[in-house]
Amino acid sequence: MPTSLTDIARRLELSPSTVSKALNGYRDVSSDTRELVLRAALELDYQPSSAARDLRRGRTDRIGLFLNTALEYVVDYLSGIIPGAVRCSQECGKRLLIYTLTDNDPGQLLQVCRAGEIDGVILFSTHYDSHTIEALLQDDFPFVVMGRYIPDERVSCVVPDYYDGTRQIMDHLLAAGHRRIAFMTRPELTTANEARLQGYLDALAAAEIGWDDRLIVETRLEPDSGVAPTRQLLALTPYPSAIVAAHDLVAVDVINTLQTAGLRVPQDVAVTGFDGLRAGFRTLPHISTVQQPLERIGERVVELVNRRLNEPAAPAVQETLPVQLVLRGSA
Amino acid sequence: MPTSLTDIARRLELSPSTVSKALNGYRDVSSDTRELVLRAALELDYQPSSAARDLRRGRTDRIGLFLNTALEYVVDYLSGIIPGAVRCSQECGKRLLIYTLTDNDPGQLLQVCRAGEIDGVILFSTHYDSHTIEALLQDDFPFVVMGRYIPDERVSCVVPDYYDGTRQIMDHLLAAGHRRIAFMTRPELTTANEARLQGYLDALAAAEIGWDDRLIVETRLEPDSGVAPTRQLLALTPYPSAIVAAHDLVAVDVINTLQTAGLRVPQDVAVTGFDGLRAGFRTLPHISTVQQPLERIGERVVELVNRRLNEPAAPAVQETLPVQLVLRGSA
DNA sequence: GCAGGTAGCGAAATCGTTTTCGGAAGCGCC
DNA sequence: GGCGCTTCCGAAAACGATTTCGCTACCTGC
Repeated sequence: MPTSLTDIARRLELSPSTVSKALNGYRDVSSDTRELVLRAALELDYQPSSAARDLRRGRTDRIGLFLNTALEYVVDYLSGIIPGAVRCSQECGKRLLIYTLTDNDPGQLLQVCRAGEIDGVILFSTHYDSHTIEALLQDDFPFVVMGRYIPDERVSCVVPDYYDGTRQIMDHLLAAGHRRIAFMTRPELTTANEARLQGYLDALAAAEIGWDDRLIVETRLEPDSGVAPTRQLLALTPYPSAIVAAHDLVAVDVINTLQTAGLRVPQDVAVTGFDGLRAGFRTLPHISTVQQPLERIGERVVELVNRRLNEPAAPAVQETLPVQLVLRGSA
Repeated sequence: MPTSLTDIARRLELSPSTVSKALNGYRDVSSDTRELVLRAALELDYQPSSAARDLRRGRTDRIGLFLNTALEYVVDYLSGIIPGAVRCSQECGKRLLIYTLTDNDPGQLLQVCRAGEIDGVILFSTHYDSHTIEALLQDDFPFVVMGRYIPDERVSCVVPDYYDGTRQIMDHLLAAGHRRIAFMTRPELTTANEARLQGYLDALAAAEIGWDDRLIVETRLEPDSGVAPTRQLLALTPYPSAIVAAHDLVAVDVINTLQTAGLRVPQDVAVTGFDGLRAGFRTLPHISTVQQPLERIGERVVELVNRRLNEPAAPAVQETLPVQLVLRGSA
């Protein structure tokens, strides 16, 4: 229905080849005809059929970003990532597409990749899906994992420095005199979680404080996930003077639960988050957190996919990006 | 690189046509060969080339969702919409893709549509872009506008009932005895804004309360956009006893500003939001708001695009979906 | 035995590009 | 005039699927 290359060719009494070459900047077409073709293309609002183009060229110049988690829980994080990722892909001449899976069916991802809808894929994963990763490796399909460290030298990933971030938080709290510091883990993010836990334990050890099992509690990835663990912590005597939450959204729950219980933040209990999302500004006090370089993560992840596209033999890289403690009031 | 139809054909010593027909459920292929083909396809992880398929069939079974706003400000809303939209498109046998524009360049949208990357498009627009809409109409390209009423009978749109929602809020506040009620508008959403403003004014008139110019203030679509207007309102004597914010994110700013100024919500000033986003749960008290049927909006918008795809002659429809006041504490 | 019907398969055209290759025309140069 | 070189263009083969049409067997019924 839309105008095609041959439409332009017929109109100008040229061959399709010449028209194509004129549009694609080949040198073997006179500047006169080139002029003519470009003008006609503009007049007819010509846009090359992406299907035909992709088919012939064997690539699409598109990169997919797949979420394997319900959008609701990662959307804040995602919105921090996207600007960098989109800008970078545009600079590389690619388009970034976001695919959403309903019931987290990894089969769909493989379908899309094998069908050649995209040239490369970014995995935004909270929970590990080794089967998908194995299949992508098998297919030799370019991909990069974002926000998760994958213990496999064949896969590229970009992660924030969970260990150092947690150390920064702990050092701050310890310097402020806190001794009973609770820690909320996020079990589904195994490697990240281990790094954070290690940071917690190491900091305690460095301060020569023994650790208390009851101060380490779990949260899940769902709304209000911080409420129950906080109550659990408040039931202890004495209750902790500081709570290190797994991430900012949990910290929101923690603060709300504390304040509802009549406690003051940070005077009675200090609270810290992780990630540096905008949600941290929605509470009073605002959330002291570890700021991830979100834009930079988005950039790097696209850069890595793009590099794999340009030089398929390039080795995988596993990057840890630095994070920074920002104090906003809650600790 | 991946296995193609002809690969399977060669392996089984069949013709590509037969293989294709076997895979697509044609009846003129024996059940034996069909069995054979299906098995081979499974073994080889065959997935039809989307480019070739799309080219030949003249459609893609993909629907695009374009944002014309920085993701950051709509991401909460978006995450409410997506589940319904994805589920519905899956039921229609389509895939939903989210396209992000960097510098809000509407040209990219037209490029994608004209290139045939997608069969239809959902416009998630805050600010009106008449040129794009006009071009889509010209091209006869299926599209639906979400969240904005477009005063043009040729374009389909799905919007929440802004007028009724505002009336519900106002009736609640008036019933609670409020007389000085401030109203924050959101100028970029013209038609929605008019409807809300009308709801505000009508409610005041119905209660026989004259309206005060100084109680109507503007907010923009950006972080902390509610802070300055709130300060402006607090400078009035007497200051309003209730503030009707343009949407939930603004309401967050309002509440934070009020509480920072030492005022209690809702005792000193009641606050209401609009939309029913999760952000409303992040403050204390939680935000009383007008809940939009987000999932339903996502569903309907996809249904409408899909209908246009199935019967191109179907007339455009402009739907207003009912909303509901939910009281969570801030008013 | 023969007309007519059905079942199963393949040949070939087609979608709209890109890209290789060859050819025609024009020119300069010895 | 013949040779080579450049400049510009078109013919044609892909890319990988879908779909139409026709062909061969075989069967059925009389």
